[in-house]
Amino acid sequence: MLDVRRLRLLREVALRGSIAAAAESLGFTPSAVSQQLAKLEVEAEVPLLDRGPRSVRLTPAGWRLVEHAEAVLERLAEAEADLREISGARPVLRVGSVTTVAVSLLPDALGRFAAACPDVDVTVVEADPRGSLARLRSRELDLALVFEYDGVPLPVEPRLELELLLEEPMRIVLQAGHPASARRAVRLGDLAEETWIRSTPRSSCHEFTARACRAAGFEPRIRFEFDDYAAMQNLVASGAGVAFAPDLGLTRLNPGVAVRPIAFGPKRRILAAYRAGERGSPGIPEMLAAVTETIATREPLFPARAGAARAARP
Amino acid sequence: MLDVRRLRLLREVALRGSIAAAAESLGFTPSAVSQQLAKLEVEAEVPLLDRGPRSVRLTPAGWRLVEHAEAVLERLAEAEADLREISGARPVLRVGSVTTVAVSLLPDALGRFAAACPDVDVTVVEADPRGSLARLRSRELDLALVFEYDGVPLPVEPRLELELLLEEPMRIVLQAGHPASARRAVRLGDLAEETWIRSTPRSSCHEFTARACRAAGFEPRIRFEFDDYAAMQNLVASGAGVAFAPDLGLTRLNPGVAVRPIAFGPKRRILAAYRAGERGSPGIPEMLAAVTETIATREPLFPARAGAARAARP
DNA sequence: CGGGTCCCTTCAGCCGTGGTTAAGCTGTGC
DNA sequence: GCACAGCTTAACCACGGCTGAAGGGACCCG
Repeated sequence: MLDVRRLRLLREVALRGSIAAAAESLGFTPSAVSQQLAKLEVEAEVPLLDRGPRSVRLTPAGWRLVEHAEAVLERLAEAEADLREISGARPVLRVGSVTTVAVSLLPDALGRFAAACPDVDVTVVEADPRGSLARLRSRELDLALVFEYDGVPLPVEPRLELELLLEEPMRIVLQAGHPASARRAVRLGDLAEETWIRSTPRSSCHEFTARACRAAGFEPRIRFEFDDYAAMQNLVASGAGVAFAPDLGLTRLNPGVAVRPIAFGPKRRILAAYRAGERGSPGIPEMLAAVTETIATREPLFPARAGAARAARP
Repeated sequence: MLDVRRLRLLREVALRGSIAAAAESLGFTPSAVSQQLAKLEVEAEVPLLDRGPRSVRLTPAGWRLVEHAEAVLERLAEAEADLREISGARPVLRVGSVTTVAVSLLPDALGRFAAACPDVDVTVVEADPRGSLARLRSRELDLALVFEYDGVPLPVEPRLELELLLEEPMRIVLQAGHPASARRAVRLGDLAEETWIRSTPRSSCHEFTARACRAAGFEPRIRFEFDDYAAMQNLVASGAGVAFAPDLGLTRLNPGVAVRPIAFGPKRRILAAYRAGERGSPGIPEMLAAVTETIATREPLFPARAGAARAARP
């Protein structure tokens, strides 16, 4: 009998694209994953991986097996859900969330949720969109909070439904006093000669910076890659470069930076995902309502009109 | 994640009705099975077994979980089949067979099969009808050779198809020189005062002896339980009692016994089972043809008419 | 009513599997 | 050419699972 834990490793490698990433995601060392996959290949009696010294790719047989693995894992998760229900334990809503949402919106939303729906336990795991959606499909999660950047579409996942929660324009983060910060909104073209900071290849928005700049007509000079927005702001404050950032990534502003809107600039969207037909599952409507309320009541970084914003707090 | 090996144990317990039987069937000690099931119950957080000191029964939650287990195991077996096919290895036909067929018909049939279909490897495991059919459904087997006794119907298995291979009348095995052996065919009613030998409760035909005798109007006095036909014949030869037996169980006749047909007596049927729609899978038509040919060419124990039998070998 | 049996469980101990860390190997990028 | 990144291999270690023996409660029998 094929070992399901090994199938899970294979599936994770397929999802992440490398043994190291899969190991990291599952909490193992690459060595362990490599060894287990080797054993899986022996069991399978077919090569499952094309191994380069610096990369692995799945063979067709490997992909085929991943499909089976997904089915098995999904049924297993279904059994667990069934068991939880039977056991009469408090229902649990398992949420996967991208980091920005987890740090900006979720604390408040969780409070609202706890008040609105006290009989459902919530668990939250930080996960990138790809991982969240895959785990959603395989029933390891019930709800995913993901983002999608202009020009970097989300992978289409069958049997999942997406719901737009928020569309936020991307901002430019500049060193305080930067000439471009004099204008109320910057034009991307004015930053063609800057040095840029973007996120690492681990992140789903890695590609965004280059695409947005190309769309504005120039190839960005990228010198730094950081996923942490605080680290990025420190770098900007020190004059190392400029960077894109969404509002939700700028909850703690470094005083050494200036944030400006982009004229006709790109946007990103925050979306909720759930399995098709489960929009009404325990906790999901309440959690979506809680997040939506949080979004509605938060302070805008750049009020639509200064007058209107002032009028809002008398 | 639920442990699939434990699910397999649970499923086997459900199938066999006891931990001891499940352990035996899977090649473990009862102790191991008991411990693993205890852990499974901890994982599940629901009682899965109603434990008496002398028995276990599944709880509703247990049965529910078994359904999931079957689905998981089936998908896993499907994955394995897929891999075998991809690997380009010789296709393999996995046959489950009841003992009598395995010892009487299969040796010859396997020879015919090897000649007719040399590119398919065959594996045979001895298994009772219940086990065979369950493993067939979960794709651990491809073909099952089972029996069904009058009055002891086979469990109905969804998604399986049955095909009658042979209907054979049951015989009576008597001590040589027994008064009833004077007649060409015995009547069951004449044996109402005999001591009977039947198979053990492990066997699927355990119930048959009592039911057949009751149908003939008497309650049999059962004193011995043996599954092995040679052991049973020894017992009969020593005068311990009488027993039912099918022709296929009497390939090696003990000279101390006499075998007689039963007037208007019960029958048993040999059937082949395969998954619905897989009648044409590699090796299945050939194997069924091989068994059918073997049946057609074997020596009948009691020729329909003595004259016809003699005419057959000039 | 008491001994025997059967089945399940518990306990103690061993072994194997699977994990870790560390070192080795090999293409890629600067 | 060197450093780096990622996969593999080797050696070590710990935990988990299996075994065997002992214990305990129903059911059967005499």
